[in-house]
Amino acid sequence: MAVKLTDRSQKILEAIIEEYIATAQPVGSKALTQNQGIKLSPASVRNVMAELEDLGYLVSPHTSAGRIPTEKGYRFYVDTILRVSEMDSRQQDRIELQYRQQGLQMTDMLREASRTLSSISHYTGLVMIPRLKTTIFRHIEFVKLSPRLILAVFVTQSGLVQNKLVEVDEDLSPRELEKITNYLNQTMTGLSIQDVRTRIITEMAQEKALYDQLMRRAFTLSSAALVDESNGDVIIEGTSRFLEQPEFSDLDCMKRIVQTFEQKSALVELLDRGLETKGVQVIIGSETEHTELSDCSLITAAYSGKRGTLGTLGVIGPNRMPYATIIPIVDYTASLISRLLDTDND
Amino acid sequence: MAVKLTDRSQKILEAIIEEYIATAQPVGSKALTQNQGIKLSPASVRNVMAELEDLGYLVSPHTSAGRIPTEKGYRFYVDTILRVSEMDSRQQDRIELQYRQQGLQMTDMLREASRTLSSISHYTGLVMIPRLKTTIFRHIEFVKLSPRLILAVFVTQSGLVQNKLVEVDEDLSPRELEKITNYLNQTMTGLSIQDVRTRIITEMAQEKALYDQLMRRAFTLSSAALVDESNGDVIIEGTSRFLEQPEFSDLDCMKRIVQTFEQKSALVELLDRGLETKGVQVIIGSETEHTELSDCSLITAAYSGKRGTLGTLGVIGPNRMPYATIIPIVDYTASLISRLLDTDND
DNA sequence: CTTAGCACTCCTTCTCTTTGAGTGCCAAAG
DNA sequence: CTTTGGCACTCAAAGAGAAGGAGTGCTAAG
Repeated sequence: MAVKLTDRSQKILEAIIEEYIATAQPVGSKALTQNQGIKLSPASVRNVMAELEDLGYLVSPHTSAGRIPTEKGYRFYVDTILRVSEMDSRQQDRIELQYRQQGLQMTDMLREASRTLSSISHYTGLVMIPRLKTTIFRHIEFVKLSPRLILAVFVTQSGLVQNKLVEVDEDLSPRELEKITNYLNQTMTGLSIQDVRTRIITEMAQEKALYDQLMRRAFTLSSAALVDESNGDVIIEGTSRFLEQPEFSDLDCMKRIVQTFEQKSALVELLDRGLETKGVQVIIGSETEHTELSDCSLITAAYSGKRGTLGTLGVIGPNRMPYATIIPIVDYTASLISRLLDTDND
Repeated sequence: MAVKLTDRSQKILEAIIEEYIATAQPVGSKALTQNQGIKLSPASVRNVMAELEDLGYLVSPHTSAGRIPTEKGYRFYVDTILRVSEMDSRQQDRIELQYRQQGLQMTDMLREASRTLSSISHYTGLVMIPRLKTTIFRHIEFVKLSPRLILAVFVTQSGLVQNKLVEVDEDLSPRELEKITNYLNQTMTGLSIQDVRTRIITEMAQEKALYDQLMRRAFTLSSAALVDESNGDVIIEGTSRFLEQPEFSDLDCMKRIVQTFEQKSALVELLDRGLETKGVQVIIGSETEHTELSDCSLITAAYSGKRGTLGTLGVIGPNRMPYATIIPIVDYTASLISRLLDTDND
């Protein structure tokens, strides 16, 4: 896919896309010439537009309407034309203030992030909660609720708290529990959950553990407590923003999208994609590979804690999104969250 | 508002409402006579309908349309005409099975309840999470995360787990923390959070506490941990169901409703109303006293744990809801949840 | 290469008409 | 006194043109 567009063609494509983003109406040649820095006649613009249509960057809904960008058009715009600016520093401060006032709980902060993303972008905010396995073990505590029922409370380095009820076969004395707790906290702190789990498995395989009943129990209990059944959860805020978009005025289409949101699995999959990428990622339309979301675009970025990536966050909206303003918002939010997770809870 | 409707009028009102619930179309006299057990001519039915309109139970959108029920009509229908049946026992079993397979965590169960309510009613499910203060203290645990930061984990009798980060002024040793934990668990178990809090206040007022530093710290810590900032949270499942209702095909109206859902406060208020009521409560249209919800009805019921009411759950949909089928669903779900909360976690 | 001109397309909007469901009322029948 | 058939009336919804207009592609001249 060669990039062989003349400067002028790019300018015009840019203008069309930006006009369409602003108005949601097909853009005609006349509108373009009147608007801005394009000093050409409508006829010349038409020639270029026809060319851009041949190349697949534009389509016209019908002969007597203007042109609208295709996915390929958006993609080219995002990849090649768009120069993202930094965010206004006053706005940065305003956002940061939002979080500073908040409490310290990580999930609350992530929820706030999703809400803020939605409210300043005017689209729908998404935040993926960190997967257990990618986080760092910090502390575990067992609370005996009844002879057979133990509550495991597990805290990650970044401050995520996870509760888990574990049913056990044998009645454990408070003393035993305490020993187990101490042992685990001493040996496992600082490891990633991934590592903790492999370690548990290897240690259990060694004979020594098999003979030490207490150890065996410790491992059984902790491995039960650390099973990551969350499977990725997403905080979605501002679903109602979707109802504001003219492209989703079709109720049926709208319904499918909202249902997809409710199931979350598609969103988890999409946010997962951004986990290993650095910087902001843009997924446009059918790139989502979910038919229900084929008219939606996502702008995502990964956020990280002390050690490595924790999750991703972003904004979802129609293809026709003001990428130029939202990309910096997502970018800034991700780095802000990372910073806050880094400094908190030492 | 005297109930002076003849038997025949009631029958006709019932038929109209049920027809309207089924079709979402204004009901005409002809449709009624053809349909069911009404053996009258259209003309007679018209007379009765005019009478019902005078009484305020029906309105017609315009002269040449049929009639639709007013809120007063629904109210009368629900209060006087409707005889709710028990739920099909096979369906009961099917529902119960859903929960049995689930894990033990209370919030998971409540989420499942909301989801199930939505999927079997085909409307939107609501479940209010228990307020802390109405629940019974069972166990508290403190985990020291850093010198100044303590994680309080707090378990209620019904199995609700609450985490709270508390910042403290003074560095507490693990030994002190343990003492505090033991003290609190011994003295407070079995009391309601409400009682625990008043107790803390009175004890702190007594001199003895003032001189015992440890005690003072225990009280400070626990009172910080037990502050109920949750302010009532609602689990909403199946928002997309609203998009299926023809009465909300107006996007603007739809948007307002979804926004109201997102804010949750209105729903909390409405669910709160059902806290002290026994059995199923029906709130119709403007009875919600929220203009955005003036075309919505709620069917709610309280659920309870070992000791007293914990919260409410229910279904929200358009006024035109099949009350006859949903009321038993809500009723059964509430009692099922109560039963499960009673037997679990002893 | 650019641009003015022009014929052509076809969506959108408006008005006007038609259609039909449903009503209210009256007078006759039960 | 209640019930019913008949009938004129109302009014939303649906359809059919007709007019308007935005936008295009093409051609030929600058």
